[in-house]
Amino acid sequence: MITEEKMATGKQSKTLQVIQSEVENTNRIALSVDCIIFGFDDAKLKVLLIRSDLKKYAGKWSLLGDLVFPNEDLDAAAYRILKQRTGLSDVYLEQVSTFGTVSRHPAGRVVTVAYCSLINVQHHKLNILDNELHWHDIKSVNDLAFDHQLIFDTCLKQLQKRVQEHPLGFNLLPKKFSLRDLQNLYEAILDIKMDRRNFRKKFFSMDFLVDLNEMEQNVPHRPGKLYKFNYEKYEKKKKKWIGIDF
Amino acid sequence: MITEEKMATGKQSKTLQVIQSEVENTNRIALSVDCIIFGFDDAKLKVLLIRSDLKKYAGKWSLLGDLVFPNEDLDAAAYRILKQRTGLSDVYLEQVSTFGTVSRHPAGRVVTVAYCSLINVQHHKLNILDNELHWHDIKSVNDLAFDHQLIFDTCLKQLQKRVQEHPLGFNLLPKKFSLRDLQNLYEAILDIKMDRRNFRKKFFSMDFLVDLNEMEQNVPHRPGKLYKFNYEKYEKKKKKWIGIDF
DNA sequence: CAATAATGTGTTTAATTTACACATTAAACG
DNA sequence: CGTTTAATGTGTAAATTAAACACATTATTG
Repeated sequence: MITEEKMATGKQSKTLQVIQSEVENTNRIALSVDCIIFGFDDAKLKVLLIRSDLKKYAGKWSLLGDLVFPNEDLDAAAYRILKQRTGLSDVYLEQVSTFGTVSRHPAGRVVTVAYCSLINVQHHKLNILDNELHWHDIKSVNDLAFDHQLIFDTCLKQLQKRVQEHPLGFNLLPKKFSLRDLQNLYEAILDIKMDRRNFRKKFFSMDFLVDLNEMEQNVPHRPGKLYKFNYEKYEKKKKKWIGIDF
Repeated sequence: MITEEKMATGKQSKTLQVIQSEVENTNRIALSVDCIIFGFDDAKLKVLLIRSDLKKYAGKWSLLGDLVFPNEDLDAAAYRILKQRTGLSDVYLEQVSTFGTVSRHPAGRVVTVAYCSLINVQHHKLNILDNELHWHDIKSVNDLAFDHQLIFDTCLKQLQKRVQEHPLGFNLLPKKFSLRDLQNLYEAILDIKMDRRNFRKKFFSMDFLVDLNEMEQNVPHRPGKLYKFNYEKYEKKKKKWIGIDF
């Protein structure tokens, strides 16, 4: 321990010139963004994948990604890549984590920043004529190309956590939805079953749902009421939780 | 909307050669790690800062950081930089977020990955003879160099959140601590006051504290019992919370 | 028009969190 | 040496929240 401590210098004594030299020459690395695009359809949580075009990963699916340009903000790159792939720009997008093992990409050193996006499959019908781009039920996602399985697993876990803390899920639903839709969404994301009556009570007590006085159409059972989410009310009332929950 | 959708291609049609060319030539960016090193001393949460050596930020404090080598795993770089600055390697370290605006660093394009580390100031006395490296009470941290204020704020918020979900705080305490120490820690991190009796009850009910049958020494009041944390018990019992908490 | 399978609305019970009161112990001080 | 002081240590009652559960209502199906 003592020896280790003696090794510590703390000091950052590089001049701007030295740093500039390092930044411009020897120490540069390719940086990419990978988008984990979640959707919700047919009461199932889906993720958008593309077939890998590298021989090494022939037949495998991968996330949608691309390199970040040197003159481009990281977040801007995420939006650009998302738009290139889906045509959409007005969607929820959030940085999740950065993956940087040396040998994660066969083309050389590429560090990648994962961004999670939630899109509404109903509103945002993609023109997926191309068979190489496809929505996958998250339950059947395995053995992705590169380290994309790790990235996907990380993002799914983060989504599961975040959706319990913030009303993210509404980004995956149409503007008008029934309580059954909402519960199906939570059950699909969290992979659990919930009590219908307590679920309903919970959301009503939060008072973020607006009754639209409309009913479901063309359902093979008694139609449920339709609601929309009140974002303004949420912004005002959102909870800053304090407590210890190990 | 339709026009946007028509722009979307989805396809990633680059060959390995094209990607390799991009990775090796035009699209490389300097990547750095910045360490946010938290400590707990004198009932206050502290962060380790170094004085910036760039003229642009003369007199300002900054986080400890350095460039990632092209042949170095990202996590390994974080551990290396932490060790260079503090001499320590057996500490809690966690990636927090990546910051990548184009003009965040005066030496050129540098994307930085923030890592948060929690160290025990008692066990890990750094040889901070150098006046340029200093522990700062988090309440007095403002106007850091670069975008380090943003990075620091982000890490502090994440710590506040994480410490309520997992027993991270124990990394900041000595192996033996009193319940008062533990409560001071939580109050310092969360910047709140808690009821002493309910705090005690909460931690005892979790059953992760081991009574060492020792008492505090040299305190100017009735000595409290000393405890240690039982990590094994935590691993077995840790809660997978399911619920909706907006 | 009866059977079915949903929606919609409770109540009751258990668990958890919050608020609060009092006895105990060691140090400090005259 | 005894009193004051300022902590620690233990508990109890109320309030809130979460969990378990029952039944009426409505539209569709056959």
